[in-house]
Amino acid sequence: MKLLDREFYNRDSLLVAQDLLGKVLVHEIGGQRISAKIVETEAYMGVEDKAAHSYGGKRTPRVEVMYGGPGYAYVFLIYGMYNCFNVVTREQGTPQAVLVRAVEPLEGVDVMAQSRFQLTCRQLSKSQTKGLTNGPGKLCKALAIDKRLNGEDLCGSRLYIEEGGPGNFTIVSAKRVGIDYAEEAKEFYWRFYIKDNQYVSVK
DNA sequence: TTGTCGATGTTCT
DNA sequence: GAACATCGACAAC
Repeated sequence: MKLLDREFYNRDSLLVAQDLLGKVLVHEIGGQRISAKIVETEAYMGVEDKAAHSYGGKRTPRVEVMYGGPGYAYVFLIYGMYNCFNVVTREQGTPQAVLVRAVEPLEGVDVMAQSRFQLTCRQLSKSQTKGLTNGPGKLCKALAIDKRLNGEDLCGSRLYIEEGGPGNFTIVSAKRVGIDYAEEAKEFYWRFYIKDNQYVSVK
């Protein structure tokens, strides 16, 4: 399967966020492939976006990776408990990113079930299966993504994104989630998801 | 089914 | 000391 190259990420987050839908996020751990289809994303447009960590050109140790160039992972801890996984976009010095909000499990589902609930895939209840990866904190737990992967090169061989199948779907755009502090920016339709996919976090 | 609420710890002021 | 790109428990209906 074809790996997304550096140039794919070297564009505005609004484009990358939409193009990432249907693509496959892969984490290789000890030779085991854990993979999932991306079904929901949010664009963070950097310096001009009041919801972005890099708003106004803010530059702190945490957000430094967003300034480093396209195709790297930006992973941060939120609410003291959950990690969020982002893809850095745009050229070096322009700090944009795309938050991956939800994915649909493909390979290594037993590993995901173990990480989230200490159960095998077969033992999951219906609601546990549905809730396995339908949120930014949940998918990080399921795919074993944490702060150690902050700055990881997505054009490498450990954590990467590849072309999905030919899948046919409709993209829905909606307001972003959990950014009530962002004044007018919270009204922007910068969240994108695959219509009718059951793993989308908020319809 | 909907809602409200608190956990938890890093980061920045 | 405050804020935070979330989640799950639990109550009320």
